Amino acid sequence: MIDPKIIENNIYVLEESLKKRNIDISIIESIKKVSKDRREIIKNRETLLSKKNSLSKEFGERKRKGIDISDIEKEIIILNNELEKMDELAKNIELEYESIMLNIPNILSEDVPYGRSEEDNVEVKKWGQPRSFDFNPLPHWEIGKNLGILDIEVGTKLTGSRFYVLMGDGALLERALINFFLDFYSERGYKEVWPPYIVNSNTMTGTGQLPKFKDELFKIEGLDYYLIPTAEVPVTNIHSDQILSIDELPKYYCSFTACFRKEAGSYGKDTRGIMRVHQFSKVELVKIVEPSVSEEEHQKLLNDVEDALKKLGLPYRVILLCGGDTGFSASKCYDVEVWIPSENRYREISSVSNFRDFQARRAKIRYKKDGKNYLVHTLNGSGLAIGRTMIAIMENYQNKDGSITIPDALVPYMKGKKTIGG
RNA sequence: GGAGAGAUGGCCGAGUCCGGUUUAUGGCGGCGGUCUUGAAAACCGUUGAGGGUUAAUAGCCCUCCGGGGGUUCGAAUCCCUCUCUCUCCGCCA
Repeated sequence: MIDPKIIENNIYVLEESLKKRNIDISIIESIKKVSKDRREIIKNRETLLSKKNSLSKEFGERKRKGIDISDIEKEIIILNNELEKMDELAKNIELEYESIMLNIPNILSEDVPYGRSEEDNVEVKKWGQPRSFDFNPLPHWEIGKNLGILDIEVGTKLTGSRFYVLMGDGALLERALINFFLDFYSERGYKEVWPPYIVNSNTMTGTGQLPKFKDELFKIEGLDYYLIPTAEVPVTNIHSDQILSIDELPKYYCSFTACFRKEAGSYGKDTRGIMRVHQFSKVELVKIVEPSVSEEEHQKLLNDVEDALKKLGLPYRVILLCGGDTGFSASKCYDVEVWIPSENRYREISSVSNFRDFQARRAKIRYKKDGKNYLVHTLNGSGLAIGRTMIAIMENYQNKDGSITIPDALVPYMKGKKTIGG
């Protein structure tokens, strides 16, 4: 949620940010009106409540002393009638206000570039040289099938489209990557967390998935429970409704979970292979920091993710997302893209975002400094999506004979195996 | 799944039977001070959150005793309901 004060004092900041996101700014007028009406109603209602409190008090005192109360009784009845109407008004405006506020995207950082779509994103960094093959490189689904480590047909049989099964060394590679990343980041000061994969709607609202993106979530039938689309949701919300002490900050977390996404609206996209699936593994990094250092922490977070990719020897580039492509909750977002030989281009493998106080305000995560409470800043980044890392390894490290070379950093995690197949 | 008990401010914990000087007792912890070369101890003071008004982190006002609803002039206290926690039994990895 954005700071309500922006609507009162700096509405042009919101207007500019919405323009940058290519969102229709005609909603600004209704936002202003509802916000103003709401304050007016609150003011009036509190005046009535205050009157009622003093009358009730006098009522009690008179009764105790045996003084006549009939006039005061009449007054209270009239007041209560007014209040009943006012309560109704207040309730309605509060609902309207809330639904508007929960659907306003975050204010974009000043340095987010203007632009409509992913074409307008800005490349900020490139690392590694895409390998040139002396044979025709295969896509990962063919490599995986040939080696008997990836079975998409069985996944589809067990569940439906966009599900898959890993077998043998494929399953081992998945496990190796999870352990490699968790070790890598916990050595850098991120505390390992194992959270629930199912959370309630309050938790989903805290990080911004609800109410706006309910169509992208799997909901448990008959319950207020949802499958998490990323570990960001449970891990960030560990501190919801808390006031942390200043010396608890910053907090760094790393967490492996399965992630579940409906991928509604992506029909026809990435239909082959396991690039886009309904269930995938991911190690997520979450930071909770003081506002003054969040930009610096964002860069460090990006740097940590890059280092993991470097360690695996996978060529990548970093792009800064333009306004039109930056997610709802993010103020600023870098995507890290890894080289995919079969597509002859870079594909997203991590998203590293600074949410500033947007999630903190929704989830009520605060810290105390000099006796006063402030909202924290939250950040997160994938470190990394396991399925897509596996694709990148299979394709970039494939050999002419159909085998896959295991990157050195992973060999200890693969029971010492240096190749799969071959 | 069955039976019972409970949920109060950072923590512990009174108040609930019998509704109204409770602006929620008290202790611990935190902060400030006195004393001390310094510290501890002791003593004194202070110490919840959110919102409205405001230049204001000053005052004043409103709301909050697990969530929601009800009774009442008035609810932490009475009634209904939901959620969660604990104890015992059953079942189970």
